[in-house]
Amino acid sequence: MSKFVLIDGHSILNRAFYGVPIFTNSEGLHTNAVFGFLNIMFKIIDSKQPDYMAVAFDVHQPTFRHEMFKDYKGTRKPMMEELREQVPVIKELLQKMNITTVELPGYEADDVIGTLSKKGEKAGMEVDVISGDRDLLQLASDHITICIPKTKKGQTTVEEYNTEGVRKLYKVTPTEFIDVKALMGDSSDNIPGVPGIGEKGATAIISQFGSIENAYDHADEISNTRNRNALLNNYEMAQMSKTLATINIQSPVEVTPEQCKLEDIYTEDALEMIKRLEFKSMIQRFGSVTSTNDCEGGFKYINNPFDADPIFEQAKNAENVGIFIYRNKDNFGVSLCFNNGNVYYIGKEGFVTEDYIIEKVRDLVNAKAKLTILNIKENNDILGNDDVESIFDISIAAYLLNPLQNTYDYDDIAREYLGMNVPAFDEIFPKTKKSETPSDEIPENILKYACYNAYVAYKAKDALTEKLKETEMLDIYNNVEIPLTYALYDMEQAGIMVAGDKLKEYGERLKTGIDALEKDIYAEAGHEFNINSPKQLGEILFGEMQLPGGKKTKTGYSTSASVLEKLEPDYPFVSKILEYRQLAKLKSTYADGLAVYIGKDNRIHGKFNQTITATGRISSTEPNLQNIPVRMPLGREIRKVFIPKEGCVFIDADYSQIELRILAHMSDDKNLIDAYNHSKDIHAATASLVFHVPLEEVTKEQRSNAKAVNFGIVYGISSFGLSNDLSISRKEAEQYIKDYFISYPGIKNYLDNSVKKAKEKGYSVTMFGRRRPIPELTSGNFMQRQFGERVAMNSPIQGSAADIMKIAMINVAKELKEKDLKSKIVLQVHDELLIEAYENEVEQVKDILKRNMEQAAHLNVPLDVDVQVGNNWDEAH
DNA sequence: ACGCTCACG
DNA sequence: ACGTACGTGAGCGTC
Repeated sequence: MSKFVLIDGHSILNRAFYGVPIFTNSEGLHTNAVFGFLNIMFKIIDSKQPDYMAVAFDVHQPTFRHEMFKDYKGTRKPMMEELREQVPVIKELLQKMNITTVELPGYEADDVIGTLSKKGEKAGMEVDVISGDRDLLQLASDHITICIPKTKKGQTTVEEYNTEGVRKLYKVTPTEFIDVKALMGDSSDNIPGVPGIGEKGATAIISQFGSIENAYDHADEISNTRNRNALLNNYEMAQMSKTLATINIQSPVEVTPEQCKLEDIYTEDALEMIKRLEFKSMIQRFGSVTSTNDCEGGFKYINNPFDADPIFEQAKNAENVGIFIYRNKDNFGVSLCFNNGNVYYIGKEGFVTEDYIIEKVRDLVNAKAKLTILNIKENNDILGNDDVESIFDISIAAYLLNPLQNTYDYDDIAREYLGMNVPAFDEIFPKTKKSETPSDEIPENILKYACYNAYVAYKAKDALTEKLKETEMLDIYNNVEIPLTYALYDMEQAGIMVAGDKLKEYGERLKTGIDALEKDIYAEAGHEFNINSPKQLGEILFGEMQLPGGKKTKTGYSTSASVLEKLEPDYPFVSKILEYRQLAKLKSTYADGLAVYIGKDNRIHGKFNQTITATGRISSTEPNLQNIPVRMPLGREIRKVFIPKEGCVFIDADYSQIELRILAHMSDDKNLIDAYNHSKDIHAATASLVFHVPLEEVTKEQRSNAKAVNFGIVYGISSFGLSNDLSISRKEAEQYIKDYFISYPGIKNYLDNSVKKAKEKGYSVTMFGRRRPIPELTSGNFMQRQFGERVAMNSPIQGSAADIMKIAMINVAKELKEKDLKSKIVLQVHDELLIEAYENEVEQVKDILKRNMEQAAHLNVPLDVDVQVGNNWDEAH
């Protein structure tokens, strides 16, 4: 079936304008919105592969009534000049790309889209409408999908709605959605709506009656009196709103869907213009015009040493060698791409054995060949390297440049930094899991996959290096992230020993407890049910048993611990559920969950990921060793099964309040710095200042409240969050915060400045120059923007702490190696390092840990590290 | 695939 | 008027 894509021009341009930092070309022409628009459009063309396409624009340039810009429609605040000047540019470019643009005097773009989409559907096309606006949802049908690109954490994801999608979200059909909108109104579209009826009321009424008219005729059946009266008193207003809200699907558009046939869009004219706009990363898309693709077809399969040897030799002296190591259970090979433009895949076959390939790769490493690879850590078993100078890691570079991406595969990097669309793993190996490419895989596919990987690595190195320089992150790349990769590799290799039999026993103990609780709970409830199902549990507690505390989540009742804890005093039976939950969690996630990862060496070799978090922390998976219980005694028991090997002990070192100390340093607040220099107990000192009591008279409660405030500050305080945490009123929480900022004026100043700077630049920065983009700061949504502000306050602090720990780890690992000690880092838990230390090395290791961790950074307050020794993780912590 | 819940810093 | 503390990962149930 043919695919017809319709783009809401102004809406997408507007989104692009706010989603892309403002910039100009060297002529001074603003181009950011055009750039963003093209990115979105290319993404759509790649993913939807449309046969037909058109872009609709509103005819009238917006009129300007107010100083401040709000949105692109003329009825509202005016469009910013920087955006307005880009409208003709994108139109011209689209024309040069032979893409149909449509505008109709007297009608809105919505009407054009509505009309064309329905015509397309009638002609048997599959229609996709691309818009940032929810208004268009009324057009959805079984063959018309409304696609709304969303920027989530800097990533654009697309929400798609057909009839079913709209029904799921709003509980009404797309046509009924018009009535919903008419009732609730939309200030941004100048639809008045019915005063007193909001989104909730509107959906309730329309899902019951189907239309405003029908609801009016049966007004006596509207159960909510407020809604009923609102409708009765404003019926005319509602009808007028409906007219305004309805998109005209019979506007006199002249072009037919068939005339929107998508021809070659990568024309000479368009390329010319792309060059003038200076969208360098997009030039490659027009490759077919300028030159043939310099990579595809240049893939060469090599299966004998006579051909392979000289290739490895050439690679030794090349300026840059993209390399990829392919392996699955039966295949093995290495692909290389360097100066001469060819990409070679040397695969295991005949005389080319696995050992031969490994030896040749090691030769390259030892010869200090300038290798570029997607991921050093995953390949270091073969690279066998700890020379941090010679190998470039493109995934780590890409992560530093934008830590918000979900993946850093070669295809992502090609798209982002080379403006190229290369086939991804899933496209080359359809419906195959990455970990297990089948042994009978077609050799051409392996060749293609391996060569694209090496090619992208080769190509991307310079682009990434350049960007790292531009963003002043080359230093943190070279001196923190890359050395860390090797430290993490060693840590993963080391693994941690776990007493499997003890873990099993622990699980059995939990099982006994769970069974008993289960019986009690069934007895109280009167029948059996799945306690693990929040849905069933909610229905039983709040439905059948009629406990107070109504709905909270979208899907039903909330049964979270915080809700249940409030019920506990009045309904002791609820504690059984809480206790059950606790035991069930411990059993499934930890007792049973960890057991499957214990290897033949009695150790767990978890993964420590370096390209996941937004702030720069590392993350832990398969299993997660960074969330092993510690707060509750029963959970803490698990830590006793983590043990050092024979002849070793554990040494645990953790930073004391590193984030607050960083806050003291970065804010340069005199009082907080003084508090750290004079008091051991920072929370008590804070309590004393905030509550105006002498230090000695601070009560336990005051101290713990002050502690909560301290945490809150680091998280980007909000009165709501604090009030929730402390179970106090928002008013009280507000007062606490006020008093806190009076006590520490430097902190207030610093946090305000963090937000201000982040808004100016679009990202926040740590002490060591690590950046985190915060796209939420420019969101039109108040809540999102507030989230962005909290992130702007928290990220530099959390991120700097992460940087410091990374530096410490590198230095600890380095000194252990230099001194030829056999002790090894086995775990990192954000502010804690666990070392498996040989008994005769204990004193030395303690010193190495404390010294390197405390000296990892020089702040204007001391960094304090607690070091403890024990025979299991619990004892050492 | 996604939401809920809960474990950690 | 609205719904929030920051950063993660895993297991489970539900769709």
